[in-house]
Amino acid sequence: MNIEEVREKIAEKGLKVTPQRVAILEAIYKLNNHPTAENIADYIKDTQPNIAVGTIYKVLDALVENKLIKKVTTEAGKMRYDGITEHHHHLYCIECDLIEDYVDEELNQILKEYFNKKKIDGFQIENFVVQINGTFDKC
Amino acid sequence: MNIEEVREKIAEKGLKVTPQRVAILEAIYKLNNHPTAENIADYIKDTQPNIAVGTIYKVLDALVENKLIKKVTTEAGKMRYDGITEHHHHLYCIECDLIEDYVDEELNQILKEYFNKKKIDGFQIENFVVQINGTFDKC
DNA sequence: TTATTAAAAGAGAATAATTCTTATATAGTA
DNA sequence: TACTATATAAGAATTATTCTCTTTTAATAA
Repeated sequence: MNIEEVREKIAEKGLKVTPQRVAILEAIYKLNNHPTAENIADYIKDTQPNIAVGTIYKVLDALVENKLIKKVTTEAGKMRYDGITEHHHHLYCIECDLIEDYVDEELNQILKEYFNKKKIDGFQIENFVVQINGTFDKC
Repeated sequence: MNIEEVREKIAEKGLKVTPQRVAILEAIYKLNNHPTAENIADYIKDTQPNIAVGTIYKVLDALVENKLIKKVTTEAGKMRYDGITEHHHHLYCIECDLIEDYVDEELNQILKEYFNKKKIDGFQIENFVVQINGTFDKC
């Protein structure tokens, strides 16, 4: 994913392509580790030394709104962001703050089938994510 | 679930049974709607008019630590709490802040089987929760 | 290329949720 | 009943995030 592709993704959504937006979206792709707003600020501080924190939050909101990224909730109380837009799940480490992506089409299928069969009364499912908690061997 | 049972649940964990802890845990059971710390404060304000907010947070931490309740993460940025300790999942409303429990043993089984078969390299699963996003008809 | 303008960014104060610190109070126990 | 570890109250402090207002800029059209 090069800069031109990042610019295009932003433009495709009808958003103005600003250096701040490009830097933030690129940071999320490059970091690839569900960064917080602060992680992103650190990562881009060389190319965007004057960016305001409010801008970071506003850009993140705009990217989420336009489905270029997703929010990842945590028990630690800070929001994290995910640049993978395909349907996937998350491995949460109980020991540390690591969150890894878990992409498996079989799991998606199993759940899709289950929810197709088992209608939930009074509730229309939009999507679902499995939060898988445990420990990484490396942690 | 009466007060005596609530007291016992707390005592069983080796925690001191204080009026604040009893009131908070009872509030979570009674509200039964994944309340925030603030919701709990409102609910108990008649019986515990002088409780400090710090106490509410410390009690909640102690209850989570002792597995009497669970944290429920949300995109809204405030933590919510769940008094159901059996394995279950959550329906999140996209339109409002409603979160309902989704208890279904079949789903637990399907996922347990899937994860038994499909080992995840370098990761030991402790538990998993499905976050089901969508809209309630009533919303 | 330049002018126009709506949208975006900067600055920093404000807010909201949560945590921390310290003094006081109390539940459980001897 | 007294003792002590633990819990609570009070309120300041911290942290993440949002808001307000001013300035700047990307996209567009003349």
